[in-house]
Amino acid sequence: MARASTTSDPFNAIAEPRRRHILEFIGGDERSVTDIADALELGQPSVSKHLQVLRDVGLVSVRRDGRKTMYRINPETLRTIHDWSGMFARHWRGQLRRIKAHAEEER
Amino acid sequence: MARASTTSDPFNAIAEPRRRHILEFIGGDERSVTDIADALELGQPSVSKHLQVLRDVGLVSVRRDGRKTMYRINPETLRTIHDWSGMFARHWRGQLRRIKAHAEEER
DNA sequence: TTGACATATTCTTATATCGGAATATATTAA
DNA sequence: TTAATATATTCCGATATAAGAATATGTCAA
Repeated sequence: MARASTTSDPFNAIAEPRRRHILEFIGGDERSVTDIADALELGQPSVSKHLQVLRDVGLVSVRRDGRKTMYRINPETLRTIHDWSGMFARHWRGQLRRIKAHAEEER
Repeated sequence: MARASTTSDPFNAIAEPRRRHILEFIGGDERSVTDIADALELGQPSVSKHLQVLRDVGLVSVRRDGRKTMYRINPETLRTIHDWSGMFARHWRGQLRRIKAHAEEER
């Protein structure tokens, strides 16, 4: 059997380096397909397809603006990845410090 | 061209759900191949292969113990993923709160 | 309406992967 | 040494991708 479909979850979606670059480029802004293709020196069809994948897993949201299609990051979905990798945080920080930090965050 | 090799970086490695499950199961402990295969109900060869991928990208470290091969998580590598996804943190928390938290962490 | 611009989709080709079976390689115990 | 245990590796078939070219679709401007 082959690997799970790339469109099925955010972890698969960010496995592709160009898709991470696209997310990095978009950052906190709103960008069109052409903006991205120009900046990252990728073909337009390629960018469109990557954006479609990112959209399918909820990593970006879309807004039509005339002829342009503007993409924006959906932070909530990225947070799931951050949270997952954060589960291991206590193994790289001291346990005590972690608990303390958590307690402070609750306040 | 096909996607980049799965063994090339941690992002690719954790794209596979079973590999995430393996990491979750190992957690802060040290586990043998059989431990993992039994717990996650996977075939031994399958587990060995997944562990090899995780090892190639530095997500786990190995220690031979008699007939057993014990695996342990390498938190540093997981941290790179946490840090990457954390770059977008300021988009889901308020910018100010982020800066404040960061400043506090410096102390 | 027609032309130009912006994006999406389809098709093809080359590769990457996964799981499972079978087999090979260690390492300990008798 | 030989058997048993624990892992790793190889080979296979089925599927998933990714890029690029060509084409389709959508939208505005004249």
